[in-house]
Amino acid sequence: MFSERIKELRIQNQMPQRQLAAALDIDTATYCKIEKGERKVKKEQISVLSKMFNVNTEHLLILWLADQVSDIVSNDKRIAPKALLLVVENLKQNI
Amino acid sequence: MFSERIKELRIQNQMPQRQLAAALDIDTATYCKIEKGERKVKKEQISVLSKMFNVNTEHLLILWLADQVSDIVSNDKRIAPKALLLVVENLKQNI
DNA sequence: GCTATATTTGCCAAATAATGTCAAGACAAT
DNA sequence: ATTGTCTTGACATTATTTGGCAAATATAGC
Repeated sequence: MFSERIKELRIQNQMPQRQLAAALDIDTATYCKIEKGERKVKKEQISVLSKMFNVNTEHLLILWLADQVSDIVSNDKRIAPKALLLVVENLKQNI
Repeated sequence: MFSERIKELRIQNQMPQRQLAAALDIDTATYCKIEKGERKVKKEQISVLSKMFNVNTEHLLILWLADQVSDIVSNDKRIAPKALLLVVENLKQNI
């Protein structure tokens, strides 16, 4: 989700990975892995990327969160929806 | 969620923490922390607990998953629902 | 009160996971 | 073939998690 999206955005903007790696202050190898989903960006780095691509930070943050959640539930696809809806319900309460 | 539930179950069954700690092969202090939500049980241990309490493993697993997910989204309550529903949608596709 | 048992807490060491870099390889495009 | 870009794997470093121990605090039962 997140990784596919930032790759998409990077291509659209015709930027080399090197440029984004520099913006994030990491090695190009690391950035490459981020784009492949083998590494996660830190939350703080999301806003940097959104600036580089000139998109809404929230948009990327949602994808980022979704990835984290997917990682957790991916081994329990069958019951995952129940757990997720449970969390959604809980969020409604605790606001 | 998970922690409250197993405490509930333990009280209902009138078991001391010591007994469950033994079943899980961990220190009572550690078990105490699990019940307080300061530690997570391993996935494998969930089935042990469900046997001890004589409840459906799936029931506990759902609560356990929900906890993991909550941990991740708790700092982004406002946008969390969007991320969670996105994951649910994705799960529907990939089966 | 006193004793025994149960639960909780803080701190430490070991285990595990996450992160980043380097060096080398693959892949285009020219 | 050379240049620039992207990818991969091994490795070191760092952060996080985990469990145990010991001490502290509760909770009963007498």
